[in-house]
Amino acid sequence: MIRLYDTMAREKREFTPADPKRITMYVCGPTVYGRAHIGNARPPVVFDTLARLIRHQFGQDSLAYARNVTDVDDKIIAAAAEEGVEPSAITERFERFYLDDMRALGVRDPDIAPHATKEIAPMVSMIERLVATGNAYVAQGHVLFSVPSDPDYGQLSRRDRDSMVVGARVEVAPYKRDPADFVLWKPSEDGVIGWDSPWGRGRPGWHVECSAMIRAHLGDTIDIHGGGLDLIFPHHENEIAQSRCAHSGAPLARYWVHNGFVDMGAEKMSKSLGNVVTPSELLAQGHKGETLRLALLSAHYRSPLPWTETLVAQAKSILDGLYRRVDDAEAGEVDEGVLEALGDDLNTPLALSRLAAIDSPSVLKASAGLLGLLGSSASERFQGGGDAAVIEARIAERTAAKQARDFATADRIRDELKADGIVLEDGPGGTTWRKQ
RNA sequence: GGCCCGAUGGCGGAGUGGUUACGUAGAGGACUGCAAAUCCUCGCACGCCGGUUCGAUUCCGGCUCGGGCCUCCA
Repeated sequence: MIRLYDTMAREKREFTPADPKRITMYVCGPTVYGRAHIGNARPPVVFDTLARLIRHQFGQDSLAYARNVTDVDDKIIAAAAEEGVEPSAITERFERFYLDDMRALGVRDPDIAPHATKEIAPMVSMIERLVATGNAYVAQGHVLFSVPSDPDYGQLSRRDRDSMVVGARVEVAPYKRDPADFVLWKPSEDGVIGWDSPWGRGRPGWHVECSAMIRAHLGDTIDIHGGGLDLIFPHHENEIAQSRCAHSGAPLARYWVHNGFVDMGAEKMSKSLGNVVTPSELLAQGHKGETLRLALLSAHYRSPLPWTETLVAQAKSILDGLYRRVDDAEAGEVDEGVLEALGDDLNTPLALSRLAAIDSPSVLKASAGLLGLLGSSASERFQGGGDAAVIEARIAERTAAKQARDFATADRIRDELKADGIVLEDGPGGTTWRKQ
C-alpha cells in the first residue's frame, strides 16, 4: 500500500489510481536556460523514487510519467539575446546538461518529456476553449485568464482573493481586468520567438504550457501532479483553474505532491539568491552522483534539507558501507520493511535505516534499488576504472617488503597508493585494494 | 498583514501517551607489525510556558525562533 501526503487535502491519503493499468504522473520540469543546482535536483530524484515504487507495486508498465521541458520563456529569450544566438541554442545546450546531471544522480528519464515549443497547438486550442467558456479574455494582444470567473480558485494554496490583493508586490499590468488575472498568451515583438495564433503572433504563458501538455499526453485528470513547494502558488493554482475550466469541471489531479527545499544555511538554495551548488560542480570535485542522490534522500521529501559538506561526507560513508555489504550480489526480493517505509509517504530516511538492518546481500541490492541506489556492484564501485595491473604490482612489492619485515617500505607504498585514492586492506586472504 | 510549514543528540534523521530508532561522527576494546575493514562496548537530544493526563518529546493552547509563498518573479 502506498500513502501520499496530498497538498490539496493536507493529509496523507491512500493512493488508489483511477486506472491501475495506466497510472499518470506529471512533474514540472526545468526551464532550460542555466545549469541545475542541487535544489533543482530534489524533485526529479524524489519523483524518480516514487516512480520506482509505483512500478514495483503496480507493474513496470503501469506508469506513464511525464516531466516537461520549458523551452520558451523570457529568461531564455534574454539569455539568447545576450549571447547573440537562437533560443534553441540555449535550450538544447542546457537540456543536455540537465539530462546529464539527472542521469548522474540515477534519475531515469521520464516516459514522456514534452517540450513547450512542440506543443503550441494544444495550448492554443485550450486557450480558445477558455475564451469560449468566458474564462479568458483578449486585451491588447494578450489573452488573460479571468480569475474571478472561477469561483473555486485558490483551493490548493488556500488563499482568499481579498488578502492576496493586499500583499501583491508585483506591478499590475494595465490591461488586466483583475489584478489576479494571469497571462495565457502574450504577443511577441518582431525578432522574438513566436507562433501565429488567433490573437496574433505570440507565445504561451508559463502556466498554460503544463495544463495543455498534461491534457495532450496524460488526459484531463491525472493521478499525481508533483513539483516543488514553491510552485503551489501561483503555478499549480493556475494550472488547476485553467484545466478545470477548460474540461467542464474535471479536476486536474487526484493527488498533489510537493517536495521541500534544499537549504543553504538558513535559506533556500536559489539562483536569485546566488547561493547555489550544482551537481556538476560536486561531480567535478570527485563526488559520485550516487552519493549526492543518497544525500538528497536522507531527509523526508517534504522536509527542508540543509546542504552541507558534512551531509555529503556522511552520505559517502553510508554508501561505502552499503556497497561493502552488498558486494557483487544479484538483486533478490525487496525487504518488506523498506517497502513499508517507502509506502508511507515515501519515507526515505526510514527506508535507508531499514537498509542498514538487512542481512542478505541480494535483498539489500533489490531494496536499495527501489531508492535508485546500489545500481552498480562493489567491484565497479571500489575497483572500477583503476589501473589494476599497476596497483597489483605495487601490492606485490609491498607484500615482499612485509615478508622481509621491512615495514618502512611497506608503509611507504601504502601511503603512496593512498595519495592516489587507493586504500589497501590486509585480510586473512592477503591484501585487497579499493578506491576511496 | 494573509496563508502554509518546521523546531529531536556534534551532524543527518525516524518515531512514539509510559523503556526515545537507526545511521554518521567521536571514545574505549578485540583483531592487526601499524593501519584499513570487521566485531563488541559507550557518551550525547525531544525550543519555551501553560493545560489535559497517574504519566507528554508525543495531544491542546499560547509564545519564541526559523523557513516558504503572496500572481506572467519558477
